Amino acid sequence: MGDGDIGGRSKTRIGAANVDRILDAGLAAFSRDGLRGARIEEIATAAEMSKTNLLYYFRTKEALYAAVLTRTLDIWLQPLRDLDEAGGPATALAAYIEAKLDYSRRYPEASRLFALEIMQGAPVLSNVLKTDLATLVEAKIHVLRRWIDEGRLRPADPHHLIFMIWATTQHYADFATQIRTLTGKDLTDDAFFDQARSALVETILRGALA
Amino acid sequence: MGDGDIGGRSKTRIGAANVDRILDAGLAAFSRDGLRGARIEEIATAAEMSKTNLLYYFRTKEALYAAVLTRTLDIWLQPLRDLDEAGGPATALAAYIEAKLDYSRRYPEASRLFALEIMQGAPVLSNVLKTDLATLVEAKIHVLRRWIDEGRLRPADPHHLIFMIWATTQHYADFATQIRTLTGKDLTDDAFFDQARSALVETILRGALA
DNA sequence: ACCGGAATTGATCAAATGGTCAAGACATGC
DNA sequence: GCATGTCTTGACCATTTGATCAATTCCGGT
Repeated sequence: MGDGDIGGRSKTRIGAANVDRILDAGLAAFSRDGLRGARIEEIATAAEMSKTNLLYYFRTKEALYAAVLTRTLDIWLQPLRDLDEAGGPATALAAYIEAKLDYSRRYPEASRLFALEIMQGAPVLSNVLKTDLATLVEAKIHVLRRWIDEGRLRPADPHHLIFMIWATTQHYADFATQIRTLTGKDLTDDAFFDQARSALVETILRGALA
Repeated sequence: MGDGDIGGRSKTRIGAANVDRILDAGLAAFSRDGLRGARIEEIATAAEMSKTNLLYYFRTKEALYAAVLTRTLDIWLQPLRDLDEAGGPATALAAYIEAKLDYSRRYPEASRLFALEIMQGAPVLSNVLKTDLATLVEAKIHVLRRWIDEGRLRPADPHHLIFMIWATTQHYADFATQIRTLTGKDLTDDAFFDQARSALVETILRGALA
């Protein structure tokens, strides 16, 4: 049962390094093909080791998949955790949008992995969503509601504002292929990133602030 | 090579009916598991026929996948085609947002299928994106630019406005699991649909109109 | 009733795939 | 230098999966 620790084994440096390479390769593979579509041997090859050796560190494909998701979960939640009510709605929302867009630029594979997992019905993350994410979102919703009561945000269920920020920022990572086809650019282009950032921040702030 | 016609065979009513059932089952499977993850036998079972019989209508899994994508492509593009410049930006954008959100409600599987295809790098749709979609988007971008020049829309690359509408509306279909976890509802709930619709329309219009 | 093409099926196959196992290489502390 | 536990590998296995084929049934027109 419980495979709590990431990469069950790995007592040595070399072992830890291998686990890292496996998780990186696993992220690339799972974010491309999903859980069912990804192939263990491909991941092993990408991690420059034999399939048998990979299976020494992770006994099953599911265990590896769960480990990859677990490793990227914290970093995925971080921007929302950082949403700070101190500076008021304009500052906080702008910072949140920028942080999420920056996440899409820096970790596009992680973004796609989460998207795939959710689209498959979140078989692995279901519990975490119901606890950690739900709790966190509830807390932030509370802040947004207060801003609404204070007349600083337009009245509307704050859930939709959060969904809007998630959707728009993650779109640049998840649909990068489509965006590249239509604009010839992606977030790795600094000018394009700035363009997207200011378009999102300005539009959403104008739309959401009272 | 070219399997132009959907469901190669099917000269009779019974054949056409079978092809329909296969395409429906294929949409469900591919939108859940992607091209690699989906299993022919599952699709056949869902379509209430033997695997062999399914392969009589579609010779390979890829041919079936392409057929499913092709069938849903038109309906996916329709809202954008319908974007009408006649009534001015406010009317046109509001109608477009509503049409796209309605699409997410009525065809969530189709939305997820396209999302998966794009996230996998659009192996099948790549050409269609570069031609049909690119042409259509270019035409609509032209309209948006004129509105900007006329001072009716805020100045910004219209691409980001289109992406924002795509992202936010499709999010309700593609991430329905997450939304259900956090709100307990989805677009099949009429009140929730209306809530989402008005939140999106109002926020985006306020944000984008001059 | 019958004929020809469409539809359907069960048997079968080769390749791919997740996973096991036993044996050996390697590193490291004593 | 040796003992112990970590790491690595190649051979092997059972199952799954996409696909083929020959044979049979079904259906519609005449």
